[in-house]
Amino acid sequence: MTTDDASPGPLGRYMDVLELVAAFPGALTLGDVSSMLALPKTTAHRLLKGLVKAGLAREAVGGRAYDLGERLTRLVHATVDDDWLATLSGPHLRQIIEDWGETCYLTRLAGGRIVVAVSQSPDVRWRGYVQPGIEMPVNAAASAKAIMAYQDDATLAQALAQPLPIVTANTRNDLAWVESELQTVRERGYATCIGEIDEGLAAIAVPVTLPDGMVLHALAMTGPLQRIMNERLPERIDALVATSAVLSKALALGAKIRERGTA
Amino acid sequence: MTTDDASPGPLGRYMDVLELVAAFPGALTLGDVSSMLALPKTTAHRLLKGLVKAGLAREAVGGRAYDLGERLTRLVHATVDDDWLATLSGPHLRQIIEDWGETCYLTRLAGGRIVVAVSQSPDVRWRGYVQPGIEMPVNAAASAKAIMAYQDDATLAQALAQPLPIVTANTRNDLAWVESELQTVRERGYATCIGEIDEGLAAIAVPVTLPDGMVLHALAMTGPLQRIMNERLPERIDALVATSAVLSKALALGAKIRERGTA
DNA sequence: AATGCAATTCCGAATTTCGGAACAAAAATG
DNA sequence: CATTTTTGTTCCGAAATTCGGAATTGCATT
Repeated sequence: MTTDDASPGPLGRYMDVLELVAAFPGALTLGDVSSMLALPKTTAHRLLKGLVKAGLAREAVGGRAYDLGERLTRLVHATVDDDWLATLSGPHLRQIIEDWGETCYLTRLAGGRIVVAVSQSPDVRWRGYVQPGIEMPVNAAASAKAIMAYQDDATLAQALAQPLPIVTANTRNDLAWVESELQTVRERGYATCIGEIDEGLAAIAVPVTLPDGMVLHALAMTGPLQRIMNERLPERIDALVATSAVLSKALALGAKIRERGTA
Repeated sequence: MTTDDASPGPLGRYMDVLELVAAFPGALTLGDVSSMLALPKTTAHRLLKGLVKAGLAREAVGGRAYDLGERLTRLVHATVDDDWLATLSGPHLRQIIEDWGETCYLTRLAGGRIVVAVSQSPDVRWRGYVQPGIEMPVNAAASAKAIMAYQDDATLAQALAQPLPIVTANTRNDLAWVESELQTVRERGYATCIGEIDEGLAAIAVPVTLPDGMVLHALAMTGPLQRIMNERLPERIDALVATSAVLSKALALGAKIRERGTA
């Protein structure tokens, strides 16, 4: 039994400091950390230096402040967000934004979870921005449904074995419902998320079927419910499907080139 | 003397493990770590769990392996968002939880209404969790009273002009009573909510007085009535007051740094 | 120079980590 | 299905580290 041990653990305070550095990159001094976290200057100093030595933070150019370390970005890069994927799909995503003015993103199956790989938003300040790297719940997100609908039983079972979160009043997490939802996706070719993650926000997604028939990615568009699900929905779906087909070839090629490179 | 101190620092071994996890995401077991780094199983176990607790790693879906945690990617992609309020107050709220084991949250005055800005719960049982963004009724919530007690007449009049909801048998919405309640807050320095929002649930709250004397935030603790209002109430208040003082400085500082940030 | 503020070093007390050994839980095997 | 083997977890005393107050150094500004 996993105890309800809520203790922050040995890294807790390091993480607090790191969060702070991430929140004010390049502008946070030792004194600031000390004040904000109510730590003695000595302690703040030690924690900060520890982070620097670990490569998670580094001293900013001016010298009197800190920002995130090289190692941190490298670690993330190593797995989640393959650069070439972003490079490849970026132009296509941007085209959709150009045409439709909505946030859109590409998700991918990684280790039994669905994570956002590339994301583009029409306006930088729009709060519906989808952060690359975050995980999408299998029972709610359109992009997750679009991928999961085309997995074999083993993969699906594994994904559904984890606890499925309830996020809004519209979220469902009973297996029967999820299965039927996936069946619907298979029948009509696209997935939806209607206020199941954010009240008032909707998303639509189509699978990206690779040339060999596998589905490892989904292409999604999100925005306010009324706007996304209006009478132009069929057009939107068509646009996503068309782009998905292009991406399919591009991704397959990219993977092949990449393999050849590292071999 | 650019101390080329090559000592790995306190985080060194944690980082070694993290690198390994990043190299084989979703496929690295405890035993692997132990073997590869030549660490005793016990030590590998402790390090791994420490990373998990810090959110840098997590157990993979299958359960018998580890991969990178979401917090990592979130840190890297932390745009200059406005969740610096959460970043700043998070550790302090968590400290209260650690000490008292009750849900606590920070509310804020926004457009004449009181809304929940940051919320932390002792564990992930969803009951008792306070959703950020929801509004707190001025005539019932402790956190709302704590803020409203220190507003000028115009702001107060505006807030009391809206319809004041009756939610439980204990809710009062006559203006005279609300005024007297606010007077009480001013006299003793804290506000209460005794079953006025949920039958059997109570909350206590103190204002966060910014260095310039303004009150825009309140710090609150909530839980079962019997537990919150028991003989240790004075201690709880003291804890909230102390944290409130710290938050006051931290919030002011945060605003200042943010200004200087991208300049 | 002189002053004020931020960053750093020093160091004893206190807490934590450390890892061997025992224990529990799964897989693998017969 | 019983047994063995492997893998993950808990316990606990010894050892090492962190902790943070006080004093010191470094760096701007006047």
